[in-house]
Amino acid sequence: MPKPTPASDALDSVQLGAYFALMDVAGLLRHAVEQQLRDEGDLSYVQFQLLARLALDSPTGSERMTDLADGVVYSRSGLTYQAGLLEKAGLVVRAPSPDDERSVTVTVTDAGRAVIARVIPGHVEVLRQQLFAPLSGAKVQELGDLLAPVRDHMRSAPPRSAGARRKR
Amino acid sequence: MPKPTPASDALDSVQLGAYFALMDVAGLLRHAVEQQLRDEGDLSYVQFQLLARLALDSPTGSERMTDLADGVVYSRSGLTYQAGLLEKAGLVVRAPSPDDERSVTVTVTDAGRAVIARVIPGHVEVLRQQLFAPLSGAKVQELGDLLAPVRDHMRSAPPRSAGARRKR
DNA sequence: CGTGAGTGCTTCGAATTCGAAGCATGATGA
DNA sequence: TCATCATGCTTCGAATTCGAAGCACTCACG
Repeated sequence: MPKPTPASDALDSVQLGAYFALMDVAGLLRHAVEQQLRDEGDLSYVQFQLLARLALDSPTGSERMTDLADGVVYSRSGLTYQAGLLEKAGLVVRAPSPDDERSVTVTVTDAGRAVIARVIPGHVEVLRQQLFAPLSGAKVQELGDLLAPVRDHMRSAPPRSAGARRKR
Repeated sequence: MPKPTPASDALDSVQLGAYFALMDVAGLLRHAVEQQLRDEGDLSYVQFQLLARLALDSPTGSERMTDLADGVVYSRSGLTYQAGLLEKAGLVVRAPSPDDERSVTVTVTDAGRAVIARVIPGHVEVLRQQLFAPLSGAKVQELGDLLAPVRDHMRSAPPRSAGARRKR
């Protein structure tokens, strides 16, 4: 007689619950955030991520296209498109990298920083109401501690869609 | 001298960490899952969600379009499109609801159930490797417990994009 | 030097997504 | 009963997304 549940066949209900809760929360949160960004800053979520990364995370305000794409979990062609929009709007500037003629360096402009600054308060407000309201401070901490290792694990594991070009 | 951080202005680093970790993990996981579904069953993530909901969660194998859209966090027009594809592929059937002539009832076919059954093992495998590998059983439980209330909170709070039609 | 493989970005076409507007059916209340 | 509002879904056009293919540049090695 086989064991009740051969650990490699089905997920138990706890796992399923965590999986669906995770995906649902992320989906709902993204919708909420997207709407606020659209209303207050005419930005898509991706554009916000890009600007925020450049304006807040990067000391120089610049990054290579590829690094941006990887950081934001996004296809390269999609990034080209969005960077084009941001450039047309005057929020970033693109220039060929000095040291490597192939790569393009994207840099936030002052206008870009201004947009981020304008949008942030409302963004934070949405997060508070939607994500943090039902969680105590300690639970927020727990959540971060739980998910950070998962992210690191996933980023190191290959299954990235835009991964290394396949050897032929 | 002002307080270190006026609680209504910025998020602390713990909150930011949790927020970004959540969104990153969900994004990465979705990519991984999407690829597996495409490879093994020619399904998009949304199509999988729809089929799974009908085949596994619904006693009758049927649901109204609107309930499906709400359950899956999806626009109504998008659902119409995807339901059309699934119907063309023979995985679901659409029929006007008996009691309310306006609404359409979607029902999985045997072929639909077969596809789900075929895809599930690989799906589970991806989840194991990507999401659950770095988490102990207890932590999976914690994660679910943390996120379930958040989901409920968000689902009840209005900011759904396809929310109630605005009063004029 | 040259050639070939590897990397970085863009262009292209196809598929998906959304919201607004439209159409049809149901519910409400004067 | 009939007008009016509400609800359920679809159609439409515009915007976004992706992967494949292409172009340009860099690096390694003979």
